[in-house]
Amino acid sequence: MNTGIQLRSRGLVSEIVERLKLDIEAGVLKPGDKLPTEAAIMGNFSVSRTVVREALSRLQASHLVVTRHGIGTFVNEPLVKSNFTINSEDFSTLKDVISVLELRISLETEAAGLAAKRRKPENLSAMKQALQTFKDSISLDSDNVASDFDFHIEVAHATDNRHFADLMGYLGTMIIPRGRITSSFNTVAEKVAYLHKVHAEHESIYQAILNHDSETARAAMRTHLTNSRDRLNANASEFAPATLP
Amino acid sequence: MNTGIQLRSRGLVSEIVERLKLDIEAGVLKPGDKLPTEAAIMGNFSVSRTVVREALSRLQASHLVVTRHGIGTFVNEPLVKSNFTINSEDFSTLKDVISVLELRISLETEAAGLAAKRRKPENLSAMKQALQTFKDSISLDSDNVASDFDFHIEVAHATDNRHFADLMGYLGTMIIPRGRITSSFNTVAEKVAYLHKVHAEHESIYQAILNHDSETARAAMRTHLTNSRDRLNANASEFAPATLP
DNA sequence: ACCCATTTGTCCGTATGTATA
DNA sequence: ATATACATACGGACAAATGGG
Repeated sequence: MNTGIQLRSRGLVSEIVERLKLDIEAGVLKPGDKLPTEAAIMGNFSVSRTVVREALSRLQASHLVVTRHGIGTFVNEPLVKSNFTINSEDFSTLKDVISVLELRISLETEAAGLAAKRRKPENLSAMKQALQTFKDSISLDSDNVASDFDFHIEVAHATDNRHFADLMGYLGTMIIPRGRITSSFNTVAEKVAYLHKVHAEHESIYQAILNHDSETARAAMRTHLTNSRDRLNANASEFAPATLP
Repeated sequence: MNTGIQLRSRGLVSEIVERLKLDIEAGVLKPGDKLPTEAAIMGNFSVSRTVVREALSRLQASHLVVTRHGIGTFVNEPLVKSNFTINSEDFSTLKDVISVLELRISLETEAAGLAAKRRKPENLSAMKQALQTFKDSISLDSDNVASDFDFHIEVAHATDNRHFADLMGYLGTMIIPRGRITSSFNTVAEKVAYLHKVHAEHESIYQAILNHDSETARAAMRTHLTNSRDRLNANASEFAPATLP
């Protein structure tokens, strides 16, 4: 019999995880402090050992605590990350995906603008190549996500600033494996039409870069990615993770 | 009663985790494949449900598998754990510093635009605070680089998109330790005048964000950072790499 | 060196709820 | 609507590590 009050979160485990997490973040439990024993937590929350152990197990997975056999569980030092990382768990909700897309909008509009100023012949041919591969992939119904991203990568390369290409490359490893977001089409014709639209948008970005027209390139890229975002939002219904606002 | 032979690993859970891990790495179980049901694993290894679930739980934690309620557990794509990094050697030449500055221009103009749309009262007060600290640092001749960057970080926070703040934070760790670029002034008066100009630029960014004026905020941020870049270029002759405070 | 209490680690069996096909 | 398979939770038992007396 559990007299505990259910928090918003589903499940006793999540509840305990959240409370402990709060205590740690609020500083009630500081790094090095010992958490209550499993038995004590069992008592405090009126739950079974299984629940407590599962909760501690999750806190361990997120490196918030360490457990020493026979001694107890202790709060870890908050680990500082010395690099920019987006972890995969932060990719589960629509909001997460849009967050990354916003970052891309930021990066890529500027990249397109710089590319228009600095593109060299080899950049243009690489972009042209990616464009062609994408176009072919439409009729062949082969993988279009990769060649889509290739085009964007080539634009980043054309900035002549390695950081743009590096960051885009990193974001690509996050985005490509998923990518089955665009697979929510009612009909094949609908999908083909969409891909042609994407191709047309790529073409206008390419043209602006070709013409050394920085402002137009910027605008075209922004339009392209904003359209992606809108499409994501439109398909929000079919994208149902466990979120409740 | 468990007739299973103990592998060298201690515990049934570790044993099962290791065997499944081997199967996945050896390609016996390929990405997308369905693992045996929990009941089947119980039978295969002659263990209880608890053990099986604990094992699967660990495999999930290391992102090797994903389990879908009511369906089964499936092997995940091997996720490549890369990340975005700028190494310190890439900070030696003027071109390198400008490359990073270009990345900041890209990030921060968009961040300012988003901040103008989404800023909350607490963002405004945090920005105001940073502004004040920077202003004070001018007359006190104390560290102005930190509070300068603080302001930019607060703008990133106000986007309500953690990736902007994260990336800026990372760039900050790259930039702050160096940063003695502003030390190439002929006179103190010249330096003070420059810092006042920076402060004024910050103020106009703040005003635009306060007024929910996205476009102006963008423009103001771009002007601010472009000025920094121009200043860098102007001082190119005096630029000495790897200088310390 | 030894024992012992404490605390975590491992394992089992069972019951009930929920998502999917 | 039923069967399957996973999700969650409980309680009990014993093993293993640690630290104090």
